[in-house]
Amino acid sequence: MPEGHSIHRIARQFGRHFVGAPVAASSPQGRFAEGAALIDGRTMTESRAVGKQLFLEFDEAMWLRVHLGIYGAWDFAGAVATATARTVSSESESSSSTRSRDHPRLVTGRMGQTGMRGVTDEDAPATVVGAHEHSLASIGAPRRTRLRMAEQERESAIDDAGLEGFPPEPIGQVRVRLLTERAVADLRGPTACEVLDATGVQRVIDALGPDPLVDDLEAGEERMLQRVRRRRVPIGLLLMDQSVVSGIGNVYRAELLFRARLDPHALGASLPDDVIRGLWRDWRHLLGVGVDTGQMLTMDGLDEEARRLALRDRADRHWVYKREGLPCRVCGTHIVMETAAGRKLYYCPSCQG
DNA sequence: CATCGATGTTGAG
DNA sequence: TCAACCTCGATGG
Repeated sequence: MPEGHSIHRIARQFGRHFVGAPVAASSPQGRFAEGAALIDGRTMTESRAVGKQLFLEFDEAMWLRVHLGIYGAWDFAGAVATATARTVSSESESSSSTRSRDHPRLVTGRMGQTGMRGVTDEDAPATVVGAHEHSLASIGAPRRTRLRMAEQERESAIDDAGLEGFPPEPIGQVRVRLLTERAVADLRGPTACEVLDATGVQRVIDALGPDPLVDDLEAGEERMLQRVRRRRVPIGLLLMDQSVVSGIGNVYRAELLFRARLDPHALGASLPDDVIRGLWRDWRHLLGVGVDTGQMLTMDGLDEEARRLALRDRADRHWVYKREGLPCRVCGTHIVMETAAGRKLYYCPSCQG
């Protein structure tokens, strides 16, 4: 259930802990045995995210393309820093700890899938557990059952424990395991997982709309503008169309439209250029915050009290997403949910009328 | 224990 | 338009 921000964070994890290292690749589940054999033993040379697509390059221009789809997730373990990054600037009130960001720790963490549980993936601070245990630092959606935070930090335990008990046994259906001496990444439930050459990668990227963290901001804005302005398709659908703009999913779609006070049914062709440009810029902003914090923080701008109350329950932390029947935070009108192209679309019929 | 649904995408009809 | 893909936590009995 990852949207663009999660994939960029995953790409960063690979960049930090796998790129430059020889990787043992396997498919514990067996369903990707052939592809894993192609990768096995090669050194990872690059890690990139474009929209919701992840591209990992190995020696000799061999690329692994992964799309997590709706179920997919990466679990990291070993000497993997859990940290939040500082690539994108924002005033985000990151709840993630920055204390763990500089030094790799013995942890496990999940990136990608999310659940409605109280604890969300990416924002859980990493903690260090004993030699034979691992703590979870998730990004995406950690499995509650596997989330066992240490009661207290034990810095020294890292060195003492080393990587004893590493690597952990694969749990559940692991399509691909990428293993270095110090870190391991398990992929489960992807909608796409394939080995491509550089041409194949370019073909995929060419079909994608601009990504604010990949494309030049001005050029990306123009590209999105061109792809929206002539379409007689509701903007609510265009924002989800990865060939129009990359990385937006169902949550960001609903929230971006509310933040713009825009009717999801308005046709792309009916929108003033400024409105379309505004959507691109707000997406850039939200994506940056999301990558920085690992959370989909879409309610900046709320006054402090309202924000505190809203953020208390993590299941109800948005303007409109999943708030069907609840009063609009701005005008009190009941939030509406309707199905569009098989996905649930939430909006305020008054604010976004 | 069975069933549902989820921050996605593809492809059949 | 809708099922299929694929995984697993939440939900309900």
